Amino acid sequence: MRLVVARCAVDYTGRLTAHLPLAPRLLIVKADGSVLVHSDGGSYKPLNWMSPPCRLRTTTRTPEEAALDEDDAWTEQWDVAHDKSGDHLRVRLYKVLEDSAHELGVDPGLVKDGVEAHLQALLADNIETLGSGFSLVRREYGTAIGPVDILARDADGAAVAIEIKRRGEIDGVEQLTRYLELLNRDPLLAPVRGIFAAQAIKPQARVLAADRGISCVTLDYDALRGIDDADTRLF
Amino acid sequence: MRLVVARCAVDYTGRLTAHLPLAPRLLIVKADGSVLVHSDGGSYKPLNWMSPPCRLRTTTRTPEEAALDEDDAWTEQWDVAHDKSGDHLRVRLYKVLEDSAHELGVDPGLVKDGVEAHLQALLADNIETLGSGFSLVRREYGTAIGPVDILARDADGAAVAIEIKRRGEIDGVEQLTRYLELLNRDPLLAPVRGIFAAQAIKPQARVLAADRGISCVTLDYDALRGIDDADTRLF
DNA sequence: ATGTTTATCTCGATA
DNA sequence: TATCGAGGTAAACAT
Repeated sequence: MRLVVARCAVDYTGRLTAHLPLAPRLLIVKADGSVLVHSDGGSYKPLNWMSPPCRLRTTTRTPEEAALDEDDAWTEQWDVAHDKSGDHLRVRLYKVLEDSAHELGVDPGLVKDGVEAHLQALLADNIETLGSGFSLVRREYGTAIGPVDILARDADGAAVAIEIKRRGEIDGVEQLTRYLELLNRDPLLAPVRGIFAAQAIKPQARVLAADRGISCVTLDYDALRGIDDADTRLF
Repeated sequence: MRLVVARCAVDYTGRLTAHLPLAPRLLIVKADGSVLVHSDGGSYKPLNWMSPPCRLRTTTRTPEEAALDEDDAWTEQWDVAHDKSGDHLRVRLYKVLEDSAHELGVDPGLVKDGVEAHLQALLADNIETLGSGFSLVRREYGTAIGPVDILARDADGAAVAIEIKRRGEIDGVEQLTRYLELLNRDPLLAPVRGIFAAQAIKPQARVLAADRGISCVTLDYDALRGIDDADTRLF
């Protein structure tokens, strides 16, 4: 990993064209050749970047050579090309404030907990939170267009398809609608009703769900985990 | 901006919990207090981070103090807390390989070109590229569930709703379908047909569009811009 | 390799 | 301030 702090100007051409005027910034060149251009603010997104796989070609000029080019006195130029897409990033360095390099090796990686997969597992384990008498048929119930998160049966034995999202938005309702359409063609299952379950559901998604006859349920991750932990402790 | 390269371990609790085991990484502290943890690969997104607004509290131990804590001999600990959400990031530094700081100032910002809004403007200006006799009714034609990109009329005076995407995917077809359903309830407009226009349209989106009776048109950004420039030059 | 879905999404526009 | 839609979405996961 090479770290450069420098006054620089950046041009990107690819799916769009973008330009960063001359200013001091942090430039990171990673081991795979990818490049990040960061300012001293904003959030984790770089101002500009090139993703791997890509090739970095460096052109250098002496200060004397640069001085001859009065209008554009850069001393170093990086041309980073993405092999497949043809995207191109050009960084021109004007004044280098720092330039260092380190060998970091491959990272052992991140351990995560609390994402949608966990929500699904928790809800499957505690399916009766959706209504008394609910029973799990199976998680990831396959259909021709992909698996439904959970298929269950309610107290009356009627099939219920459940779509789980961390954030309930309109797309999720559309997705569940497509699943329901397919599932209801199966005479062994029909009629199948839908439940849209999420930690938070946007108003537009609620309206669309209501229009499609789909119920909405708000999930409380911590409460579900609490129930689950309590269950586990019983054994 | 402070740059630290160090062997470190990271823990995050917030919308999820995550842990990074001990390994050498790049740590960036920006002027607004935000923190990024980067590995030497897998670009763009940090392994872990804290977005502003947040507060950074640093605890340091002398090497002697650290040595006394045999199991966990960190010399410096960062506690980064997000004020609103209660998210918390803890970084423990074990061996610092580099530690530098720079004043970069506020970035002048990115100049972009070629996004969807531009495509929409270009197509509105050159609506006849969709068919001879086409005329623009208006851009961003409002409906109860949001504005349609373009409403036009064809040579026969029939209404046409146009959805524009940079990349034509299944979501865009769903969106246009919803608009068409609503627009066709308006007796002053009905029947309204749909055109799905994008720089590239995925096969699945094409299939769905065909199934819904929606035409697909591939847009050539450079050609449209060429036409537009030519038009402009005529005046 | 390709398609699909998620995301501590980020970011900007808008009501 | 909240909400909504787009993104050079990126990245993970399944096919």
